[in-house]
Formats: sequence, C-alpha cells, structure tokens
Amino acid sequence: MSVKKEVTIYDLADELNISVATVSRALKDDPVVSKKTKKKIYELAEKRGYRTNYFARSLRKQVTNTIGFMIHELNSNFANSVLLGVEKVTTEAGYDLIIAHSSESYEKEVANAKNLFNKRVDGLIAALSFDTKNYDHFKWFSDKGVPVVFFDRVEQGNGNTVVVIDNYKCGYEATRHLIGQGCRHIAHVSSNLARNVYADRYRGYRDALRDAGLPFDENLVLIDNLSENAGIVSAKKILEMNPVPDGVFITNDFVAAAFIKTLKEHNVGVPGDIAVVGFNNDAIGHLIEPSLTTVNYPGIEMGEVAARALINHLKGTSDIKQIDTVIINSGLIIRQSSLKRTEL
Amino acid sequence: MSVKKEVTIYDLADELNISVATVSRALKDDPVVSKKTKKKIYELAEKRGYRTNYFARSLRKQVTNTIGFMIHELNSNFANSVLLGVEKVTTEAGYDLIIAHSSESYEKEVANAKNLFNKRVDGLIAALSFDTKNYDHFKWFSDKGVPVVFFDRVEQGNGNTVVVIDNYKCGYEATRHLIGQGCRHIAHVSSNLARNVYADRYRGYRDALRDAGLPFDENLVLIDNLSENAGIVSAKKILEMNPVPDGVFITNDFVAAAFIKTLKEHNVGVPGDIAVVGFNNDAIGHLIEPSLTTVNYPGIEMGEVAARALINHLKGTSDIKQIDTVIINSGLIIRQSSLKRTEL
DNA sequence: CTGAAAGCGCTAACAT
DNA sequence: ATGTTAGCGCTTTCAG
Repeated sequence: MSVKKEVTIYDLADELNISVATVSRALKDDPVVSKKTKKKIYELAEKRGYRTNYFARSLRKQVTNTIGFMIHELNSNFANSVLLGVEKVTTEAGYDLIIAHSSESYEKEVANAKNLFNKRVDGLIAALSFDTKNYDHFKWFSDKGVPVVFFDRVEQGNGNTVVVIDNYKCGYEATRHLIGQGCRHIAHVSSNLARNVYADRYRGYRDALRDAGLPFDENLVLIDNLSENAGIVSAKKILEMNPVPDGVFITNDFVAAAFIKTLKEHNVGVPGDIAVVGFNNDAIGHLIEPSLTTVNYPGIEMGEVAARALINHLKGTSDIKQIDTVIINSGLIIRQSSLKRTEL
Repeated sequence: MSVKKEVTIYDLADELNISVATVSRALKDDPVVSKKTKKKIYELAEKRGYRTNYFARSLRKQVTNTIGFMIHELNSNFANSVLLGVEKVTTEAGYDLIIAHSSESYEKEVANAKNLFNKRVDGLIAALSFDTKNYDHFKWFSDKGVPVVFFDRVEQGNGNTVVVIDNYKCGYEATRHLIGQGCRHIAHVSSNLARNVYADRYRGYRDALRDAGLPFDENLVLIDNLSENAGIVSAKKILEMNPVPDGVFITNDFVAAAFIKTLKEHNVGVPGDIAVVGFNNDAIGHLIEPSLTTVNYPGIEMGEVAARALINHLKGTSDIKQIDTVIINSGLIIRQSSLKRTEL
C-alpha cells in the first residue's frame, strides 16, 4: 500500500556502476551494448520494477506515440467495428489511441480536432460529422506535417488519403436488385446528401433507375437523420404515397428494421407489398423477420486498413502521400426482405 | 506544408521580455499574474500558435492525466454504452482515456493491465474478463496508490470500489414475472457462473422459484458463451426437453433474439408456448417480434458514475476508499415476449 | 563497447 | 507581481 519511489535508469545505473547511457541503450535493445551488460540490466530492471517513463521519452524524442481517432458517433455497430479494427492495429504497433467523437456536430468536431492537435497526436484517423461545413480544422495537422487518413465519410480530392467502400456501386446494385425483383416504384430513405456516402448511394440509386428505364421521382427520396424514429416516420410517409412504392432502399439497417416493423404494424407485407433493402449488415439484419437484405459494410477491415496505412507512413515503411483512395470490398447480401420473386 | 519549429514558453517569454515563470503562471491562469501581462501573453500565444507540451508537464508534475479503461470486449451495446458514459465524464474533466479490451481472455487482461501500468495511468476503470482467475494484476495499481474502480463484472469485497446493478434482484424479478405469467417450467440461459453478474442473476432465479414453491432443476440451466450461436443451440436443447419449458430467462438480449428466432423457425409460439425474458435492454429488443421483455441495464449511467467516482478521487473532491459499492438503478421492462396472460 | 553531458519544455520553490 | 533556477527521466551526440 505504501507508495514507493519510481525507479529510473539512474537508479539502475548507480546500482550496477555503469552509466545511464548504457542502461538507456540496453533498454532499447541497442546491438551496441554487450549481451552481458544487457542481461545484468534487464535482470535488475525486472527486480526493481522499473517502468519506462514515456513522458520523458516523448519529451526528448518529440514524438507522442499517440494516434487520434475522430468519429461522428460511437453508438452504431459500424462505428464500433471501425474502432475495433483501428484499435487492433494501433495497439499491435505500440501506439495509444485517443478517441474523440463529435455527436455529429461540426462544432464539437472542431473542438475535438483542436484538442487532438494540442495533444500532438502523431497521426489522425477521421470520419466527418453529419454537418461538417469546412475543413480548416484539418489544415492544422497538415500544416505541421501530421498525417491524416479519412475513412467512410470523407473529404475527397484534397490530397488526403481516404478509405471507403464503393458507395455508388452499392447504391446501384441495391436498386438494381429491387428492380430485378419487379419493383417499379422504388423509394430511397437516406441522410444528408452533402456527405459523400449518402450522395454516392443516391447517385447509384438514380442511375440504376435510369438504366432500367424507370422514372426518377424526387418525392420518393426521404432525407432524415437515420434515427430509429426516422424509420417509423418514413414508413408512415411512404404508406401515404400514391401509388404506394413497392420497394425501398434504406441506407441504414437500424432504420430499415424500424421501417419494416412499422409496415408490419400497418399490415403491409414485406417483401410482398414492399420489398426492402438496408445498408451496413448490422447483426440485427438476420434477427428480424423477414431477415434483411443489406449491403455488407466491413467496418473492421476499414479500420484496419486506415490504421495500417497511417502507421506504415509513421514508421516510414510507406508514404501515405502516394495513396489517394483505398476501396474496401463490399457487396449486397440478399435475404428475405427483398425477395418478391420466390424462385430462389 | 513546411514544418515549423514548435513554440515554447521560452519563445513567448523572450519576445515579451519577461520570464518563463510568468508565462507559465499566466497560462495556468494563476491569479498572481496581472491582467495586463496575462493579456499580452495570451495574445502572443495565440498569434504564435503556442501549444502546451503535455509531456513536459507530465514529466514535471508526475501525473499523466490519463485514465485506463479495461473491458472484456467492445462489440456489445452494453460495453459501448459504458464507454460512452466514461468517455463523456473523463473528457469533460480533461483526462485522456486509454482503452484496452481483453476479448474475454485472462491472459490479455493481464497484458493490458501491464501496459496501462507502464503507461502510468492516474486511475483505472475495469470490468473483468470471462475467465479471469486471480487479481494480482490489479495489485500493481493499488501498490502504487493508483485508484481502481470496477464496474459490472467485479471483484467484490476486497476494498475496491465497485459500480453494479442489483443482479440478484433483477434475476429474481425476471423469474417472478415469468411465474406470474403462469410459467411452471422455467429454464435459464446464462454464462460463466464464476462471474458475479451471472452468479447473482442465477441466485435470483433460484430464489424466485423457491419462493413460488417451484422445484429447481439444474438441467434447466444452460451455460454458454452468450454468442448468437448460443441462442440457437439453447433453443434446440430446450425443445428437446421433456417436458418442454414454458418460460426462459436469458441473460442477454442478443442471445434471446436468436433464441426466439430459432423457436419461431420450429413453429413454437412466443410467448404462447414459451415465454422469454432477456437482459440488457438492447435496441434490438423492440425491433424483433414479439418485442422482448428485458431488464434495463443502464450502461451509460454506469460508466458515468464509475468515471465520476474515480475523477473526484483524483481531484481530491472525495475519497474513493470510503465507497465500497454503488448500485445503479435497473428494472424489468415488460414487452410482448413474456406476456402469456393477455389481460394487459 | 561505454561514459559524460546537454537539453527536450515545463513547474514550483525560493528569492526579490 | 515577477524572476531565477533546479530538476522531472530520457535520448543522443561526442568523446574515449
């Protein structure tokens, strides 16, 4: 219970009658130190309960061994998957992670960026908030030469490295799938179209309609905040349309689940009356009824790839500046909620 | 793009022809510094883009302003809620958070503890892994006077502060509710009974049976790992029992959802044939059909309370040693999956 | 292969 | 109200 004094390399050096320089080198496993002295030092360090003082080291070396992770929220399956992937890679590489989430607020995002900047992270992995308007707060980092990797919700085409899925292709495929099931009035439930992810899926949706010779009707596009409530509201809106759509592409599984539940409460059949395709491949998708057709969105891989790119850059193994975009595999997972045609 | 030299308090002091001590004091908003000099200093700091060097400060002050968060996994609703609560409080208090998760492995838990110990966290918030056998790795902290707060899965009665819900009561109420619905053969699906949370719910289950004059049958207790697959396997096992149970208390909503789905696939009615009560109040509970009766498990509050206790201790506002246990409110949420009696 | 010593940027005791 | 200075523990250059 008594708090003992912290052991330093000076203590070790004194006790062994050698210099701190040698101890320091030995602790770094510098090959220049003889095996014999190393062994002595390791043993004593262990015995005395020596711990490296990372602050002294950081102060001296001018690196923090810390990576910042900025995300819009932390309460979704997807966000947590990414975090998991990032955490895995950074931990293995010996970096600490500082997590900052903005609750989808631009102001908080800026504040978080400032904080991480002041904390002097060695690198940054970031996804944008719902309503982020400009990107000045990321310039702080690039101005100091701190590398930034964006994932998922990204600012594209500014010389940044981004890690994404092909949202356009996914939107296109989801819609084409619904068309293939015989749907002719396909609605789209999405979120802020200023964000690349939603904009791209939306483009895919439109192009799939166009390519199938179906008219585009902007009244069939519902924009909301992807809350559970948005699913309920959208369902009600759609049931009041004339004609009622026979297919819906929703950019979020949770919203889709609430949507389907609401339809069922109104005795509307899924997929019979309305076929539904979600997005994200959340675990909820195969637990609800009917099971949900969705787009696989591999958060863990995304996190791993983003973190790996950043760390390789920091360690000098590769240069992030050379990488503009990394596209992660994704694809449609067909389940019951969209299968109007039973010839499966 | 050019990387400029970092500005220090010496630069500011030089430029203003004052001493670094004054600059340091001003930056801490020490009242002893005159308003006028403070203003000058603030302005110049802003102008020159000064950032505090936290490493120098930590080195000097011998505090890290960092809190460790140890958890068994990061992929559940509950875990993320706790993290959210902890993060909120620690961020507001100006502490960094280092997150370490053990994937339910004792070995990794020990490794994580070692890492956090070496990183010299000022305090620790921890939940135990599935198979943690002993607690020596927490002694490192107490030996150095680093405060530890346990939550949820805890080691009780060792002078530690723990934050929990009343698992016994919840288990009791869940079971009594099923009994009240007319169930007479009630199964229990749970996990490692060495962990307090499951052990306590199990005790509640047994006592509720006993108090209702129902026999306890250990064959009705299924222990698994709370994976989705565990729900499927348990359902199959239960359907093979003779007689088939008419009620099941499952200590996890996700497992319960998979369980119910499996029952439905076997054309077994819920709650008609088998009434089900889950645990955790995950969002999935009200999206599946029938909606799931469950026990509310307020992760965010738990995280907030744990973090607040720790930080108040660190700041000297209160003494954690005086607090043995904090019990967070929890309670049954009755939905359709358990309502055999329709007189709702 | 090892040692001496400077210095990373900050805080706080002591002095004025 | 402000200044001087030692020292937190480490890394690294330079010297041997």
